Amino acid sequence: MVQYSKKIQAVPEPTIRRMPSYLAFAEGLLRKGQQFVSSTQIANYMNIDPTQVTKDLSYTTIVGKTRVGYEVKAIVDVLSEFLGFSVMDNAFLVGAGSLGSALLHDSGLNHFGLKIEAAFDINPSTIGRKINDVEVFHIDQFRDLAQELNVIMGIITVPAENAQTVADLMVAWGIKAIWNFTPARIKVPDDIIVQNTTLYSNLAIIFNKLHQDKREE
Amino acid sequence: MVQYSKKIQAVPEPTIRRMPSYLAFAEGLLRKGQQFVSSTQIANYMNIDPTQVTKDLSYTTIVGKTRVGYEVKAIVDVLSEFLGFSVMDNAFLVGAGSLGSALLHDSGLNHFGLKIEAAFDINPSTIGRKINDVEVFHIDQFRDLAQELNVIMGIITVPAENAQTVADLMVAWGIKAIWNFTPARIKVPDDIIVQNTTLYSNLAIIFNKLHQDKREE
DNA sequence: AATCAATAAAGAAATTTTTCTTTAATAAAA
DNA sequence: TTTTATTAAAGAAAAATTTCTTTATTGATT
Repeated sequence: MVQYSKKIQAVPEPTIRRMPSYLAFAEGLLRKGQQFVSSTQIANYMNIDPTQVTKDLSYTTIVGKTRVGYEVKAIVDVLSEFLGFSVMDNAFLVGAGSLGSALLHDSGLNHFGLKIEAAFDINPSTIGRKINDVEVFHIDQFRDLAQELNVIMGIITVPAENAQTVADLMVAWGIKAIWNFTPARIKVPDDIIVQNTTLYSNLAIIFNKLHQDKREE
Repeated sequence: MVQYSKKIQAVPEPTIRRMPSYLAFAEGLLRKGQQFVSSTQIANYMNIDPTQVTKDLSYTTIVGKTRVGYEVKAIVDVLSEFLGFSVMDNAFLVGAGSLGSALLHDSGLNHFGLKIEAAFDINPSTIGRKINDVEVFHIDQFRDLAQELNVIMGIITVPAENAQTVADLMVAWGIKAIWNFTPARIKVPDDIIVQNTTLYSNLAIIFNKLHQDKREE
């Protein structure tokens, strides 16, 4: 009887997951000067069924032309807009270790609408330093800076055992969404959006397929 | 009529994806000395339905006891084994930039059965250096080293535009699985396992939920 | 100009995944 | 000792997602 996740979701999550790849592909074609692209081409690139592509794109305002395909520029424009990549959202990152640094260096996040305004840590040797032009502050300065900047997302890249503490802090100063890179699951109020991104799930999938192959041999 | 992905898969992929979290949770309980855990507890931690947990665990040899739950130690042992985390597989990493470094620093990969034996790059300033005890070689030394070491997985952390080149190289010296961290989709023979891990899909999901919230207000 | 082939789109069907329901077991409480 | 409440397990039902089928359109070919 209890609802574990409110799914008043018009667009299926698998669709949302595929869309950034469509976008990246279309951006590449645009650079190469290709004007139109068919669902077959996209599907071939993605290794999926062509009707999947048309279904996915049908959730947007993009319309294709029979015998021609979709306008590449339209895909780029509409999809960026649709995915929320064309407005810049501000984020704070907590945990300026190796993974945190990697995210700070990733220009793709900027390109896709996420600006990391500041980073936080408790390690004195990193505090005060700049990583790819983003300053690292002590975690205690968190609250004050959050007031100044319009930050809606918190990124957690601390060790798993500190994830909940950081999450609580983020919730306390009114963050709307949390991107959790630790394997730990965090408890937050219902209205806070949490996205868990854990590498080990991907590793498990690879191993599963590898062993499946072994079984078949 | 064409098969886009052979799914002779007994265990659903969503299940495989959740399992590493069950494992991590159980490991935590084990450290705390808890002997049994119920599906309700696990479900509560994961924010999912309890029957989902029992279904997932039913794919393994783990059996629970009514009114008691599952033995924590059994979950840890069986799940590690089941997910392929208890045998060490060797990997090469190509692209020792910030993301590559982050992976090299991640002890979790070691813990979950993946040993990165060597890293490769073309940047002269990183070649010869050691990142967390893993040596960085020039990409040309790839083939020779692959002969020596029993490496079955290749990890791609180069810029997207070089992904295909690296993938081709990996296929050429007989890698079985490729873990692709670039947004680019790579073309490889059917028998090679490819796992794409792209951050931007997660970003898209967060943005989608954020905007959905806005729509509801 | 007529035919052919490639394509988008819409809807139906199939498949997969999740959630619900029932049953049986058993620890804890009365 | 009996009752109650909690739990795993199995199967049914529901929901979500993917794939298949049909139709209509239109550029390219003959």
